Formats: sequence, structure tokens, C-alpha cells
Amino acid sequence: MRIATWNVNSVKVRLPLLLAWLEEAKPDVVCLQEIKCLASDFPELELKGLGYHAELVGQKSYNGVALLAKERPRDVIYALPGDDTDTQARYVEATVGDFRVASIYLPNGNPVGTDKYPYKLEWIGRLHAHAETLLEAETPTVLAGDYNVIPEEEDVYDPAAWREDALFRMETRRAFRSLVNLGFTDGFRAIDPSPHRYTFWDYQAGRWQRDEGLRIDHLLLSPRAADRLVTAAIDKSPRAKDKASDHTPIWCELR
DNA sequence: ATGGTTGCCTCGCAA
Repeated sequence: MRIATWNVNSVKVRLPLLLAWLEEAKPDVVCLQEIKCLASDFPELELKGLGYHAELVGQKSYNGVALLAKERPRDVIYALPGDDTDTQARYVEATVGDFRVASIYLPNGNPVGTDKYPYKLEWIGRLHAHAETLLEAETPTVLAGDYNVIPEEEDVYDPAAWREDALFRMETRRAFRSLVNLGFTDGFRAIDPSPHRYTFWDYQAGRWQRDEGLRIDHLLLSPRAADRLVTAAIDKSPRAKDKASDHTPIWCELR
């Protein structure tokens, strides 16, 4: 089972690239983030044409996550539990085959010093609590998505410049580490330990051309999923194309 | 050099 995650930064704009990549990479499950549209505007028919079922939670202009799967997803939940007042479309989770898979768009949190940052920390706290529940079920689980967290210095081109950013400051990294320490494996890192492997490059200042990026999209594997990990990779090819997202897909193969 | 770009029912905001 090949499971991928990709922040597409508008599914409408990215649809030609997305369809081309699905045909080439043939993932069984794809978690999308920042679809930036209502469910009624989601290109369900085009994706069905390539054999993908879609489960999603949409929102106008911002956020929005989807889960695409060749097998029909079951037992879908459309929000991260723990706060019924949170209306931001950032979480969808379902069972595909014998895996539980979540598509996650964790809040960015910038600028630090506004209410955006405590919202990010609270969101990670809710994810931590929910992850504990998921682990108790002992179903092989993959929490995939844009975490907006740079885990280590080697995951950013200029750690000093990013030290106080919401994606990298110590409080953020500690919260992420605490989530991982519940027993998850960073699926990409388990396969490729080399530094400076990025999943995001800012559109500005020639960051892509200079390979000055961030590793902020992650596949967190529960112990039973990690036991089945065969390989994982970042596919940089979509980032090089015209009309690219600022993120590129990462995927893992689980036997 | 506080630059630069993309996407949003755009004229500011989020990333």
C-alpha cells in the first residue's frame, strides 16, 4: 500500500499537475491539504476518472483537506476531535484497507504573538490526545500531512533565520516531539537519514532554485504501521513544473 | 537589500 501526502495549495489551480502525478506515481492513498475550496467545488469526477474515491472537508478560500483512495474509505471522521467550536477544515481520517489514515493540515501559527500561535499549540495538543486513542486501537495508522513543523536543525536551510518562527521555535518542536514520542516513527527519516531533504520551498527569493527549503510534511507511522514500512521518498519532480505548489509530495510504501 | 511570489469571489491577507 503506497500512501502519499501533498499540500497542493489550491486543488483547482493544481488539478492538471495532480492528475498527471497520480497517473505517474499511482499511490493507493493520497492525503491533500490546502484544497482551498468548498466540497461542492471539489473535482470529484476528474479524480473518479482515475479510480479514486474522495473524502474531504472543504472551506472557502483557505485550508481544506482531502483523502483520496483507490479502495472506498470507511468510518470517516471529518474533524479533529476535542473542540466542537473549531470550524477550520484541517482534518479528515478514514480506514482504507487495514490502515487508518489521517490527512492533516496543522495550523501555521505565524505570526507568533498573535492568537494564531496558541491555536497551533492547542491543535497539536488535541492531535496528541486523539493520537493516544488511535494507538490504543492498535490498527496500523498513518498520520500524514503538512505539520508546519520543522523537527530538527537539519530540516531547514538556515536554522538561525528560522529560530523564532512558529514552524521552528523550541515550544513547537517540543510539542511535535511529544506527539512522536507516543510511539510514532517519522516514516521518511526511518528510510533516509540524510540532512537537507525538503518538502517545501517558498515561492519567493529563488528558494527552489537554491534548494533552500523546509521539511514540514510528514508521515507519522504507528508501531504496527512502522513494522510494515518498506520505503519512503520525497518526490521533487512536481515542484519543478510550471504552476507548481510550494510543497511537493512525499510517500511511503507499506507491505 | 526586510527584498521576493502565489492564491484567495484580492485591492489585504495567509502562506
